[in-house]
Amino acid sequence: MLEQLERTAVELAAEHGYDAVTVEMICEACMTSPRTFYNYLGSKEAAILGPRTPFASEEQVRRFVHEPTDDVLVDFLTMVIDSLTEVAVDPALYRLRQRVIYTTPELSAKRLAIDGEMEARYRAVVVERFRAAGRTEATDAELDDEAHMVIALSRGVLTYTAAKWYEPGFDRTVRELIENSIVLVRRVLTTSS
Amino acid sequence: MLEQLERTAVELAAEHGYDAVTVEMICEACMTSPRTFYNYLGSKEAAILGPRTPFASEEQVRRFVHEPTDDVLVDFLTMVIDSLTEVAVDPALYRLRQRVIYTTPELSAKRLAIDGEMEARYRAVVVERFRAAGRTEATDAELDDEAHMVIALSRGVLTYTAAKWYEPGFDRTVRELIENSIVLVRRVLTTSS
DNA sequence: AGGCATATTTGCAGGGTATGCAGAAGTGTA
DNA sequence: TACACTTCTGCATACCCTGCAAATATGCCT
Repeated sequence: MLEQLERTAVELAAEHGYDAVTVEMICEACMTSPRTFYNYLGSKEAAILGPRTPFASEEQVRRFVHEPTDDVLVDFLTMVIDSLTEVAVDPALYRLRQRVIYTTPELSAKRLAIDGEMEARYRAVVVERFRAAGRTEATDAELDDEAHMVIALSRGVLTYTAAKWYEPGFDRTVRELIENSIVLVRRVLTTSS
Repeated sequence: MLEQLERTAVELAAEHGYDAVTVEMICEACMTSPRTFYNYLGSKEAAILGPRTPFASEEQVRRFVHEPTDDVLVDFLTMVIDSLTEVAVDPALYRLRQRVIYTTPELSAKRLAIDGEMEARYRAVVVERFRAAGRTEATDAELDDEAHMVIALSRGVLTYTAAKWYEPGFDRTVRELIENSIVLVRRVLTTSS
C-alpha cells in the first residue's frame, strides 16, 4: 500500500505537476482514503521525496577515515556518492522521483534541507579522519572548521553534479561526472582569471 | 502597513517560533484583517523572508567582469557579499529576520531556493568575465561549466559563512569571515589528508 | 464456524494557509 | 453633497494536515 501510494503520487506529480495533484486524487487512484494516506506518509511532500537519503554505511565511513588518499574532497565525495547510488530499488521510479523533485523548487528546497541535517554527522567523520591521519598540530576548532568547509564544498560539487545528472542529454556515469567535477574544482581554484 | 506587518511577523516568530505564530495573530497585533495580510504579503513565509535578496548592481558586475584579480572565486564572493551587505535598512530587524530564517529549516530551505534562482544570471556574468579576460581557447560549453562550478563552490562558501555568521559568539566582520573562508578552501584543496 | 484480540483503515471535526470575488469603508475632488 | 477611486474587509471555498474514536479487516484459538 505504502509503495503504491508513493508510486502513484510520483507518477501523477510527474504528469500534472506537484501543485496540481491533490492528496485526494492520489487516494482515488489507489482506492483508499486520504486519512490512510496521511497515516502512511505524513504529508504530500513525503510521498514524493520518498525515504530519507541514507547516511554512509559503517564500512564506507571506515574506509574514508582509515584509507585516505591525498585528497579529502575526492574521498569524501566518493563516499557520499557511493552511499547514494547503493539505494537502487526501482530505477525508473527513482529517476522519475528525482525529476519531479528537481523540477519543483519547493521540493528541491525541502530535500536540500533534509540532506543538510546529515552534515553535522559527516563533519564529525571528516574530523575523525583528520585525527586518524595524525593532524595533531591543529586544535579541535581548527579541524572542525576545516571539516565544515569540506562539507560545504562538497555540497557545491554535489549540487553541480545533480544539475548535470538531470540535464536532458545525460549519458555519462555518476563517477565520471564526479571526476569531471573535481577536475573543474581544481581548475577554478588554480588557474587565474 | 506592509512594513508593520512584516516587522510584527518577524518579531512574533522570533519569540514564539515560526510554526506557533498564525497569520491571525499577526493581524490582531496589527489591528488588521487576515485578508489584508495576504493582499500585501501573499504568504506567511514571505512576511518572514522579506524582500528578495538583490542581484549585484550594474557597477558591481562591471567591476567583477572588467577588473579581475587572479582569483575568480574571491572576486565573485566579494561581489555577492557586497551586494548583500548593501541592503542596510533596519539592521536590528534584518538580523532578527536572519535568525528566524536560519533557525527554521523550512525557511532556510525556501531562502536557498529563492537565492538559487539567481544562479543562472550569475553564471552568465562569470562567463562574461572569462571572455573579457581573453579565454578564447575554451568552448562556450567549457566556460559555462567552469562558471557553473564557480557558482557551486561559492554557494558552499556562502553556506559556511552564513553558519559562522549566525553562531552565538559572532564578533568578526563579514569580510573577515569570507577571507577566512577562502584560506580554508585553499587549505582543504591543497594540503593532503 | 464462532468468538476474540489486534492491527489497519476510515470518517469526522477542526485548525491552519491561501485565493477569488464582491461589497464596504475610506480618500480626494468637483 | 455627489462621484470616482483606492484600500480594506468578509465570505465562501479549496487544500493540507492532525487528533480522536469508531468501523473494518486480519489472524488465531477453541
